[in-house]
Amino acid sequence: MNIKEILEKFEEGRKVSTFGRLILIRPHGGSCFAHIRDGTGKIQIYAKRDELYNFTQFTHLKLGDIISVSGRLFITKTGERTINIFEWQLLCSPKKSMPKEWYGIENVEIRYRKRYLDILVNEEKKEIFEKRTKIVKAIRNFLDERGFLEVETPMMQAIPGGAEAKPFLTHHNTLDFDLYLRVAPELYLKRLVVGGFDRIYEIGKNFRNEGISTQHNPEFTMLEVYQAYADYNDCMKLIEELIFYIANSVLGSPKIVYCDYEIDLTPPWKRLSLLSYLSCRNLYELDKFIEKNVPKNVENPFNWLVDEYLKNELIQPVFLLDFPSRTSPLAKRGKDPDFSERFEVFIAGCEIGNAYSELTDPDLQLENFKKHGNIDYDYIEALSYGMPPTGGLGIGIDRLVMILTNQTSIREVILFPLLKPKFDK
RNA sequence: GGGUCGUUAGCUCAUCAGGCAGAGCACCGGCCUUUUAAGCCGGUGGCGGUUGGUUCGAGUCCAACACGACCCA
Repeated sequence: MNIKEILEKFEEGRKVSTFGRLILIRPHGGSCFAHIRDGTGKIQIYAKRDELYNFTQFTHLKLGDIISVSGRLFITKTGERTINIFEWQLLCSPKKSMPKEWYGIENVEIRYRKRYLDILVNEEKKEIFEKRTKIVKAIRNFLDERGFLEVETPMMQAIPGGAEAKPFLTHHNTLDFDLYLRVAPELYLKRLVVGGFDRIYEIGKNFRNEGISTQHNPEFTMLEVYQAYADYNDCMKLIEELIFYIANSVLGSPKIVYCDYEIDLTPPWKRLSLLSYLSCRNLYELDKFIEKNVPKNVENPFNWLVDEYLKNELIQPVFLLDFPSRTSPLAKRGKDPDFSERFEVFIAGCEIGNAYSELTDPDLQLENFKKHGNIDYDYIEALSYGMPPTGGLGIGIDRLVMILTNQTSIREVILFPLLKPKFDK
């Protein structure tokens, strides 16, 4: 029986056997208390010299030793559920001494490089990753219930597409040609929509050969969803319902705390038009505004603008609308063709998703490809067979997990974040 | 890429002003038969991130480098 089962079905006098790692031991001469822990929980064990033939060896166990025990359940006078053991065996004795659990491991570099120690010793860090798994599972439940089909598309692509990002390059030896690790699955998923998969999604890694920060890891996990006969308004509804569902099923409440913010994820979320917020009527006026207010040397004026002017509007969940078409080559143009039917989702000031009505016109798509570099003619051909109007969305799973677990660094929600290799003896 | 900070025992941290490298826990030995980070007595444990420099003397001051954290571009 595992420890959780023992505690749940606790019955004084009952005989049990279990396993675990020794996390605390307190010998008292002729008696000895200890705690062991397995993947499900921890429990106190108790041994007496009179009742245990190898008692002395027991009191010499070290923290971190892995043992099996058999004994009878009882409750101590301080009320703790305990196993009074009459038999035990050493299963594994670590060569290296364990970090003391009480202090945990604080050194972030050790925590990231030797994550096994982090989750072994820092229980609250382990819980973050358990929550991450539950969140991903909740996403699958939600989408499966609504008739979406989970698919897998290539991570190695000859033409990297679906996002403007620098790819990682690799090479296939026997076929002798270069491949890229995908920066996004988008173009493959949309091929599938052409093929008649009306509701699909993929959860998987993307790879972007760019900077590292508290919000960026070179490999990260993304959810992409495509729904035929839908548009970006449907995407908004889907996203707010999805995240509301996750918060309820994983955290038990739509209200979360992130840093100093109290955030309510209950739909409907605010739709915020950038244009009307800045009192602009069209792209010309927006460009004027940028020219006047955004410093010349910034790399991405649009992002700078959002960051500088809208920071406080992006704390509660919000859909930010009005993205210029020229920066959205895969999105359908809106009533004003200078802007796309596109939005980004922000929670707690963090961009966690991006969505649009898909551009389905092969000629317009080819034009856009020509302006933006890589031309994927195979994808153009796919569109030429006719794609239904489709809404597509992407959500950064790592960032979503950060927000739902109140973490300020993406490295806290990725088991093995990318670090420079360090070779020590 | 720029700035700030960090790197000392297995872990968490001290070492003010440059003078034999310290504590708690862990580990080893002893005492203690219902403890809760048990307690008491004793002990082992260090290439002070790396490489240079200044100095009679450097963990400490200076420089370069490595790795990391945070902020900025």
